[in-house]
Amino acid sequence: MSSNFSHSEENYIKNIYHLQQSTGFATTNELAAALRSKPASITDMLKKLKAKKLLIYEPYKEFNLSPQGKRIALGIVRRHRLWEYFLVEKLKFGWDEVHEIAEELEHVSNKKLTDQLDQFLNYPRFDPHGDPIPDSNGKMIVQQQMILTELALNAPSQVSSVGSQSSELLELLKHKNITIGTRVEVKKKFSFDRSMELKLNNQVAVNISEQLASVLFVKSV
Amino acid sequence: MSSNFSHSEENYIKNIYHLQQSTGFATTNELAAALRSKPASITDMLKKLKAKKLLIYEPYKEFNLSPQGKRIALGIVRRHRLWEYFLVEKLKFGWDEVHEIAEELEHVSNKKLTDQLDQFLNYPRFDPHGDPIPDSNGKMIVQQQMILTELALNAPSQVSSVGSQSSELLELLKHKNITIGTRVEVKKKFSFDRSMELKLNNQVAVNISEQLASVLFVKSV
DNA sequence: AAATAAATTTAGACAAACCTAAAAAAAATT
DNA sequence: AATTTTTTTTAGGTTTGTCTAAATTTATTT
Ligand SMILES: [Mn+2]
Ligand SMILES: [Mn+2]
Ligand SMILES: [Mn+2]
Ligand SMILES: [Mn+2]
Repeated sequence: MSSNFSHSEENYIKNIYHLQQSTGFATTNELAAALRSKPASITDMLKKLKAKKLLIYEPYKEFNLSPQGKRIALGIVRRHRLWEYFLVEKLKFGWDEVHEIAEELEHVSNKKLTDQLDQFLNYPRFDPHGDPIPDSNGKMIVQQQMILTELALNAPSQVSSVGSQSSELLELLKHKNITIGTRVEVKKKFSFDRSMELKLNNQVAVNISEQLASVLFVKSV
Repeated sequence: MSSNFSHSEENYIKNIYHLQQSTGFATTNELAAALRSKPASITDMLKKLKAKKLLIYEPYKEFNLSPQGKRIALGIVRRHRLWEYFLVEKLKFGWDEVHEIAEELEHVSNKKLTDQLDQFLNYPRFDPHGDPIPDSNGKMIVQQQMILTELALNAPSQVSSVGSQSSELLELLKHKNITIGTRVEVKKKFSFDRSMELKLNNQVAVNISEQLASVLFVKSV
């Protein structure tokens, strides 16, 4: 009755989920890049996941998780984000240190453990990077947010999440004193390099690169 | 510099450690029984652990962990027991439910994670089963304790640990209201079946079987 | 419509971790 | 001391998950 998947299978499932969240579907090459493995390895696993009815896949085509596969993905995402929240809130880790550890903890799958942890943490709805945490039924809040590059001039908004967990990004944000919840207004956009000047928390003015702006999600306030 | 071991290697190392703690050394058959695998598989792994300098082993002989192997074992035991403590104290699990989960969590090996968890828990010195938790240097309290079967009549003592993590044992102890710290005096020993009558917490009288007495460790008070 | 480039799959290997059955060594009995 | 039993190892397989190199399919250009 109770299904059990290997670490490897779970990492594939989760990454397919993230890919199809951002582009609607997943492809062999993109998944290989995400998992830092090779396309041939991906094809092997796609066959296994299809055989287990977790994946909708035909050779040479793009692929998507089946409803069952998506249910499993949401469980993994739930565990990952709950542990990240735990590490930051209870163990006092920085938000740039928790992703790798959660990458391991997410594979300890025991329903009671996850649900008790959730309760212990007081049912947090967002992880330290601003991403929503699925509840025990896989439901989560969908934020309407936009990429900072698309935000209109002088529109009051705040950072709602970041589009990458890389410690390089998080280090840069720490340096610039930008975190989830920081108030942002775009004061000027420079067409030369598409960098922009921001006002942070209605006070400081900073300049950020296009690369940075393109991984910052904001919502209007 | 930083070594990394597979789940399987870690389970072998930890179980060799426990065997040599109780009998001074480990053997192929005993380890196979402990790991619920087959002797041939054990031999395979012994060669690998020897090649990695974690094990002192010659074919057909008993074996022991090298100092390095023991250091690693203590790290695994530390994580296992800290997580058990966390599960009972923070997530409100029963002491009979935590062993299996800790069996997984112990493999998430990140020094900062373990040390921060230790601090968060306030540096507990014993796990829920009364076993000592190694500190970050691998040091732990050695309790002088004896098996209940060897305790003299009317000697005031208390339960200090249990010699098995089986949920069957823990269920029985829960039923008899015996837990770590319970005061115990042996009032009578029956030679017919070597069962014994106990006084618990200076109040209740209960009868326990030899099998049960032989997995209860006590220390005098 | 051909030719070229890119994406994907297949073929064939390999390492890790397990297994069964058979052989060898060590220990216990007679 | 010889025989029997027990313990351990070896030989030879299997599964999972990975890889490289070659082949195939699909997409893009010319
Ligand atoms: Mn992971
Ligand atoms: Mn996150
Ligand atoms: Mn384990
Ligand atoms: Mn324990």
